[in-house]
Amino acid sequence: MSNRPDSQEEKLDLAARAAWLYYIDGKTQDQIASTLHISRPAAQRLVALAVSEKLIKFRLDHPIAACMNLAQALQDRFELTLCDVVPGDPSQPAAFGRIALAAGTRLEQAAAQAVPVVLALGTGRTLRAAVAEVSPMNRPQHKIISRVGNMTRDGSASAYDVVMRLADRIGGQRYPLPMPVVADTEEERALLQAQRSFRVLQDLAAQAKETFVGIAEIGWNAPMHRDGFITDAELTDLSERGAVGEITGWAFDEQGHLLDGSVNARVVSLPLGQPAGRRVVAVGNGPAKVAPIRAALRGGLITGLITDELTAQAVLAS
Amino acid sequence: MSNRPDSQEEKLDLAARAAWLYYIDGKTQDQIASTLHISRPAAQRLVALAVSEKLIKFRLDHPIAACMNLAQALQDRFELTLCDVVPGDPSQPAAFGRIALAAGTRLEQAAAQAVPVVLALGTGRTLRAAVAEVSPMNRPQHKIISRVGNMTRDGSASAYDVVMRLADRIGGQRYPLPMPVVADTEEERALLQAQRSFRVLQDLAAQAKETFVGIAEIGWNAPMHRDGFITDAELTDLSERGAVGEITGWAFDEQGHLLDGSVNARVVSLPLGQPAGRRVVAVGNGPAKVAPIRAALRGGLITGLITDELTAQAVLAS
DNA sequence: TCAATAAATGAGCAAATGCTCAGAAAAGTC
DNA sequence: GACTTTTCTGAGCATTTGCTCATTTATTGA
Repeated sequence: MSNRPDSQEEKLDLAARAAWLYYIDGKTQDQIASTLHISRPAAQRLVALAVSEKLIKFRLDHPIAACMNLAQALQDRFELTLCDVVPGDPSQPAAFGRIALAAGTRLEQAAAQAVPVVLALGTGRTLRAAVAEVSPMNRPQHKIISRVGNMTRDGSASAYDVVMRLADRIGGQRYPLPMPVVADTEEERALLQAQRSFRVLQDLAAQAKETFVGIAEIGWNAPMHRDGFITDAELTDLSERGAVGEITGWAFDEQGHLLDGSVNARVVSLPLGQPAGRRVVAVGNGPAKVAPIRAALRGGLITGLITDELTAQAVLAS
Repeated sequence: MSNRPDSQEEKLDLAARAAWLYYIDGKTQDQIASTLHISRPAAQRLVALAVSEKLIKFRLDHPIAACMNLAQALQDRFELTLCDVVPGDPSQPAAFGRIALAAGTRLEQAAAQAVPVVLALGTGRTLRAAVAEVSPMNRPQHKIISRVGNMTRDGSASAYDVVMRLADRIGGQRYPLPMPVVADTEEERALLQAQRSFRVLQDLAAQAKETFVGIAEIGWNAPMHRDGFITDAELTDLSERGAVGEITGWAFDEQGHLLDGSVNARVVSLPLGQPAGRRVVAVGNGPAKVAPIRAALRGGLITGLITDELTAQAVLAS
């Protein structure tokens, strides 16, 4: 058979045939080889060629598909080690329940291990809901620590502390941080951080392979402000200095850089920086979280993200 | 994690994720298993589920795709052992060259074998073109036989005899049938068929695993008539008896049943019926061939078909 | 025409995949 | 609540697949 000029085209024809037989007809490469009167490796090469030349396309007919694409895009762009994107329900834009379920699943997986692990947690409404999704189990070997204080300055406890709730479910050892989120003065912070209970947490945090934190915006009625951790004046100051979001109390700007001074100088929480191999997963969704998430990703403050489709889209559309 | 009512949906979600990771992201099932925190067999089942539930679709972006579908439909519907459908070029409806190439490829494959084979051939323009596509080779062990005479009643030889041409190319032993296609009388046929050369062909034909034949319509200016194998009167008679097509001279009706009597009583060609395991491949395309091909398929006169896209479509649209 | 280079080929092997089967968990039944 | 039936699960194995490498086969340039 003479085929000088269009040998390339003939090859693609054959590749298309092979791919059809393989993917659509479900034949094995051996069968294809004998059908097309070629060797088995040749059939394998043709199928591979059809895939690499995009002659054969894979299409996933499922809402998950878009989410998977977004998750991968986020993972690639920001070098994340974990990224879950849950489908955004058009009828209920804030897919709060699904986010919580996804985060709960990850928490559960982390807790399911037999070897003792240290789980570090932030606070917040989303994390609390996530913890509620974790199936009860018995893992007394685990340690559950809080990266952030759970008290307002007036001494009342935050309703969103999650350490105790998670420990209730999985039976681990409890290490809450019974301190205010923000101290009144830098001296008070130094005093608090010098306490034994804080030092213990600091040591444990160094062993934590996984951290789950909420992420929030900085603004009027944002969690930090609404829950009384910062005053109106402090909020104004943060905003003027360019703060767009906070994680466990640490405020950061658009580029994901932690602010020097201001409230950050008095935040009692454990430091944010993660040594290599530690994973910090932020959980959150909604229009208000877009800017904070984008900033945290930019600055490398987090290495994992659990969010919903709409939020993921908005974060990527920068 | 509680999931009583929508466990089915969750499973499909997971299957979709697994399929995405497998087909779109190119991960192995092992990687998927660890990503989704399930066992490797579970990942395999999920991928299989996504395929069987049609969550993941394979689409072949190539003209060949439609042809493969048609070929499979024909093969399924008529229990063919071979079916090639070549792309129909819209700008040149009668894809004669491609048909010839496809048939030539099959001929070449049949001839490429080292073990001696007997190849039985019909006649016709299409087959002649197919033979022209066969690469020269040296296979003196093969026997190439004609199933049909190559002479008109006035003694001139048909221009479309293909045995000699194929033998020229592949170097096989030649067994033409130097007789008229249709004898003048039944007695003459008996006489011709009693000759040694005919008996030899008959014996060889019984060994032929593969037969390639043309297929034609019955009508004014159809090959049988145009080339002078049958008279105007015989043509009229065949038409009146419901003949719609012929293979190696044997006329058959719409249902693919060979006509009793009429010209068939004087056809000298080797009988058409194939013992099991013998393959009779018809080669042909074009609007005129649609009815004959459909009939031959219905009646099981052929077990293989090489045609083009448009013809295949028309044949199936019955 | 011949050698030099590049491309294609198939054998053989390691990895990945599909599948069977026995046991475990879940669901239904009394 | 105990039992039966059904479904689910993962270990182990046979098949299939991807890939490397030595060899053959085209192609090019002198």
